[in-house]
Amino acid sequence: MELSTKYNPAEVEDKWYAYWTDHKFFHSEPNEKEPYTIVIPPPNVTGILHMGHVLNNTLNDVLIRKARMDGKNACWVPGTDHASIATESKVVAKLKDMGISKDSLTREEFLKYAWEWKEEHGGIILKQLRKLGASCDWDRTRFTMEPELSEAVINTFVYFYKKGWIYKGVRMVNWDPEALTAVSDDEVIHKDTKSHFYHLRYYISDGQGNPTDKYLVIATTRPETIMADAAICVNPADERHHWLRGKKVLIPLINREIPVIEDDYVEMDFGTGCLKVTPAHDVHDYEIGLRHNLEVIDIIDDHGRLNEKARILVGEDRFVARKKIVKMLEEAGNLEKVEEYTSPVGYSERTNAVIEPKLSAQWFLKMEELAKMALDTVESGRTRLIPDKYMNTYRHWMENARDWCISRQLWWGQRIPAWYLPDGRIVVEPSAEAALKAAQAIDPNIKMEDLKQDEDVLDTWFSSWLWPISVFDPQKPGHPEHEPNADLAYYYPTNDLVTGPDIIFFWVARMIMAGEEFMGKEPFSNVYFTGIVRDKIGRKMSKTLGNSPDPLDLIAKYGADAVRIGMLLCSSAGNDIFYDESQVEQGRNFCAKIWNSFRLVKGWTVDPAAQPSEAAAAAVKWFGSKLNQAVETVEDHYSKFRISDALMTIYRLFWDDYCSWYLELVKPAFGEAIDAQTYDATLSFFEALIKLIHPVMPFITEELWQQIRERKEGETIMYAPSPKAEAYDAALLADFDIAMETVVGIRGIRNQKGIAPKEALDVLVDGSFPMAMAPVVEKLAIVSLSEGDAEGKTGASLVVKTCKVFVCLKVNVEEEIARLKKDLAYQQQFLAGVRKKLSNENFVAHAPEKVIEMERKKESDALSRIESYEAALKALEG
RNA sequence: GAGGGUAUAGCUCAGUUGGUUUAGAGCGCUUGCUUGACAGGCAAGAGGUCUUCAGUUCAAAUCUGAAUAUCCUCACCA
Repeated sequence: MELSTKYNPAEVEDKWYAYWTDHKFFHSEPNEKEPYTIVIPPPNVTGILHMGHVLNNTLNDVLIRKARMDGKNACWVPGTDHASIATESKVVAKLKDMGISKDSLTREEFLKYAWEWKEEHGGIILKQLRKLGASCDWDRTRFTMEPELSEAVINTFVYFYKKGWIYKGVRMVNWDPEALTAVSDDEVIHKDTKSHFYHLRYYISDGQGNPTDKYLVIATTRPETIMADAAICVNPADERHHWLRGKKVLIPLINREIPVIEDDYVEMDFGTGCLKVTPAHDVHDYEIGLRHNLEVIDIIDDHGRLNEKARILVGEDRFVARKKIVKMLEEAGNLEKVEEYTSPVGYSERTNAVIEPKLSAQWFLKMEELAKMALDTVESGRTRLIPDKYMNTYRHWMENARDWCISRQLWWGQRIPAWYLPDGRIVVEPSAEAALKAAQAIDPNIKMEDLKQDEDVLDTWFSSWLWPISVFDPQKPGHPEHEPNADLAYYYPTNDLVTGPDIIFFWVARMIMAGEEFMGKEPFSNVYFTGIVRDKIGRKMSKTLGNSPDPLDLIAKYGADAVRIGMLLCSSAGNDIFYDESQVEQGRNFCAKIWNSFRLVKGWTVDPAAQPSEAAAAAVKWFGSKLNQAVETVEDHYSKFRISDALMTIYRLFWDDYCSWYLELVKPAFGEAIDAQTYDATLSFFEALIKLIHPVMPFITEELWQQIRERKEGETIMYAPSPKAEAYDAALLADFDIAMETVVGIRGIRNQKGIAPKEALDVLVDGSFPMAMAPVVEKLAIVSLSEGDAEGKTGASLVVKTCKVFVCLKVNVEEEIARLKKDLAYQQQFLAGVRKKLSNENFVAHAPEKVIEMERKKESDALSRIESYEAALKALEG
């Protein structure tokens, strides 16, 4: 088969991905081998691939491919998340385009549209992952809202309810008036927003509901909520306001009478020291209200408009009402002054609407016990966080975990399995039938139509926290006593989880909770936190900024392997990633390098009768050792999840050691053939190298692996065993380093001086130079020096820096003398430093033997260098 | 406001329980190369008082404290 001059990723990628899936290479079933399991962090079913996914899934794929080649039974379970809020808002938007409003539909009708939308647009991301080369077991693809997994969620709810950990509470929630749903605290973005501080006069009541001429002044940013005021609050220690004790004041415009109360919450030096208490519309006010038994008057409806309880401005949007009421207050003489003011305001993450604090009945899951368990899992080391700097954060969160609000005012999701009896009592059961039975146990006359199911659905995280269990055995969550099925028994606990640190609490901690509760075992041994992908200037990738490239475009332009490399190159664990396209370019260049090196080797003709040259024989011996050493290093990096270091080690091994040194050494002269022995070794090395790098660059390695030698149908590099680290000859590596240094020195001199003598090179060697390396130096140095000539330089000999090989070159004597003098001075200074250290009694007394030896070696090295330089100087001057 | 992370070359990062480094790598930069695989390449080179100050130690990029900068999480003030 002919190799094209240029590597064409697109051709190769489709071909091999199809080959892999056709042969079901990604598929795993329980067997006698050791399992290695990863569950995908399920992306939103409606999501499309972004750079964060690329990073995450590349890392996952590297780990899974590595494990597969290491002989483990590797299983990577893919799937998607129903993402209730995101999906529902997309469906609502789509319906709006079609001229349908959500309000006009029944729940069933809406869900029908939603499922249609899901079938049509869902799971695109899973197809995109294939382009990346993700080796997921597609037969195991799961969706958090498929019937079995939904059942698991419902069972879990029933389980915790019956355990007494789920309760219904009235809480202040963050209401999104656009999405018409409560959003969690975590989905609220606080942004400093310019607004006004309105100073309002509240006149003291004469007792009959008429204003006196005395008044107090409060400062508020939300004048439209004054109709919901339940009290005016001052700090009891604030003497300025003691005259108000026991007084009542009138709300402007509507003249409703409210009391003046005292509470420590009020800060004396903020605003006017008087606070209007609006329990229905502010979290703190609600708490004050609880303490003082204040009435809760809710004057804002779900859409953010004033309702009839406001008595005035009914039906107006809250922001319109604000403008209007300010005018009214001004006209009524209640507006004392207006200040410019910047304060943090909560916005909905999804719709960017200003969050309205609102009282609402919600379902909660108690966190206390679960958090305690989850903290222990990590503190005991059964689950390791990588990097471990996240331990502190994790502990802090677990120790301060607030109860989890698990209900969402949406339709897309698992509907809460709670049924209300006509008298308001609640039964919680996995099905309507079971609920009816339970209800009839309370009241035998209850019929199905008397029962009303809760309208809300469960938080999406309430299904994804079961993910590592439910993808294998959906019967298990909610049934701790259930005997795990074969899959769950074999694959659980999973090994590693790769995810972003932003969901450590939403998802990671909660999976640990569910794992401990239902399996009595942590769901994974290691959690590897990636960084957040940012652009070159450090901004988060976002659609609005338009600074996120489309990964598919990148793959089309550079190839999937290149994109994977580009992502990994800059990704040390836990640090944010500054993405720059030049890194992908580097990845592409690496592909080209691999490709071209293979073209070179494949292009050689082999002479079975020929014998290896001395240089080639030395090179083969050396690279064998070098390879083993590198494999050892790479294994070490992997074991510590230092993936980019592992990649870098292989990158340099391939590029510098194999291509720049090894291939140059074994390369036959133009027109000549290579001996069979060296050729075989060269191919074997190449094969080992591409196996090493395969987890990172799956496509090009499969292509070349197939071409190295004849392969049978159904063979794949994916299951070729990883190169194992064998013993290597450290002395040989050290000797070769000297040879390389020598060659570099020779090249350096040539380049620096701009000379390239025609004369053959004389290599004069003294006793300390490793003689076996002479052919190596000779071959490479001659190549380096065989070209060109310098003009008008006079020749003499000089010393190459560190080793004692004398090379005859033409150089400018004076320049060389100056350079040598400079080097000599530096070495003398260095020697003095080392000697000072060695003469320090304390150093000799305390430092480990190894360190002292090191210093002695430095001393003798410096000495011998000084000697060489002096000798060379003498020769040049003389 | 509370807690946490980070600070090393122009950029992105290593530096593995203080001595194995005269502080390394990749990219970028400069210079020279139409060198029979590769200009997506080859070769050479420049570039860092390890943010600052103080402390512990025979010894600090590494440990401690403070300052400064920056990022993240949580809470958010009428």
